[in-house]
Amino acid sequence: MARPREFDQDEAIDGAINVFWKQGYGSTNLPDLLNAMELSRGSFYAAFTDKHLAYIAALDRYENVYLAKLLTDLKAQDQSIPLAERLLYLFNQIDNSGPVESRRGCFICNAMVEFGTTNPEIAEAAARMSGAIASTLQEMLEDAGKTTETAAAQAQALLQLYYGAQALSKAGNNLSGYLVTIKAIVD
Amino acid sequence: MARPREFDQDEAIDGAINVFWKQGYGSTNLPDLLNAMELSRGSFYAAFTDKHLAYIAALDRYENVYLAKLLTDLKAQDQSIPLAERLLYLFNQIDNSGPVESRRGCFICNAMVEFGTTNPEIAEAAARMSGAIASTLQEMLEDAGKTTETAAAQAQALLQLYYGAQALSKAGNNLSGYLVTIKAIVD
DNA sequence: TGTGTTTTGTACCATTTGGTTTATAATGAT
DNA sequence: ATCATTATAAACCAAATGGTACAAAACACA
Repeated sequence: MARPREFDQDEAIDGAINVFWKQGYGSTNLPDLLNAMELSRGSFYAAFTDKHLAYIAALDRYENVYLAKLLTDLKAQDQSIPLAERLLYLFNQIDNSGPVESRRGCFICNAMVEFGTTNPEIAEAAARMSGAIASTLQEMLEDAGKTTETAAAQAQALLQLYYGAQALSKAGNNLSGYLVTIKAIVD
Repeated sequence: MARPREFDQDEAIDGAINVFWKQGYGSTNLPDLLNAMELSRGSFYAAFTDKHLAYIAALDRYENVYLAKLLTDLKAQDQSIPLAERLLYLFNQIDNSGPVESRRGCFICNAMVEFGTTNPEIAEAAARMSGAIASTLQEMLEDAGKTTETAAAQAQALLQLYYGAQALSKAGNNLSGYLVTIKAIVD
């Protein structure tokens, strides 16, 4: 009974994820965003209300699609692979190859640093996602025989190590040798 | 023979460091900046040319004053204190107390994440400062008997851990238990 | 006291910002 | 084919942005 939209909501949000990831929220202006989402202004505001809610939608989709897949894959690895090497899977998300100009860091870490605690909704989303990563790591460690307390502490340490590596990588540092540190933390 | 300036250059830059640290570069507008520097527009542009160069000046002063002092103090600790506890001094820079709204993270890490590699001058300054921290840690580790290679790798791991902890802390996470992880890495 | 020079504060400006309005086009149901 | 409804695209808007111009003020030196 009405004209159907020409764009796919999820594809548009994927576009938003990409620009926000690369440029951050504040440095992405509307033309940038519309271009990345392949949307006109009218369609954008009709579907997403405003820039801020588009960012929330991007965070949301990142959590439920991309992060969910990452954590599933992280956990679903063959148990015959040594623990430390399975944990390394997380750190392999860090893109140290390719030109430094194309590095965008970690979407969650970028959000944490850009917004801090200024926006409760964003801070909560970031905390929830950090918690999800930590929980997955903790489960893997517990499955490998660690106590709950030890696993929780080591998972937190690995998460910190991961975010720090992402930040350094984004700024152009070329990192390596994660495995040695992982082993030091979990052994 | 001419009117003397009413402000102190370093005090003004200190003000710039504070706002930029708390709000980031992009989220700090000129009124914010002038207010923090206690400068009028005229004085600001006469002394610092523009906002970008004011940020560079802030980075520069941070490196040569604040970071320099931190690294000096870090290294000058009583050698009778166990190594891991001396390394903990760095992590005690992370402000986990106080209201989450006032957390500003790490100035260097904030710059790395906000700018990535988009600005070579800033990326170089950040890399130089990260390198200075890592070098100091490495020296401490070498002085404790580690080989150059081991010390370098462990210093890098500690740096990553530190930046990640700062990012998490800034977003409101309450962290603890650094010492256990430090020991795991350096023992 | 007067003069030259620099700082300071304010008014001003062009551009860019996120966001709204409106006219047109496209569709499904009758 | 017509109509009701919705999507699209572009023109438009007010506010905020970083930056400049300029007049007034404050000093040092003669």
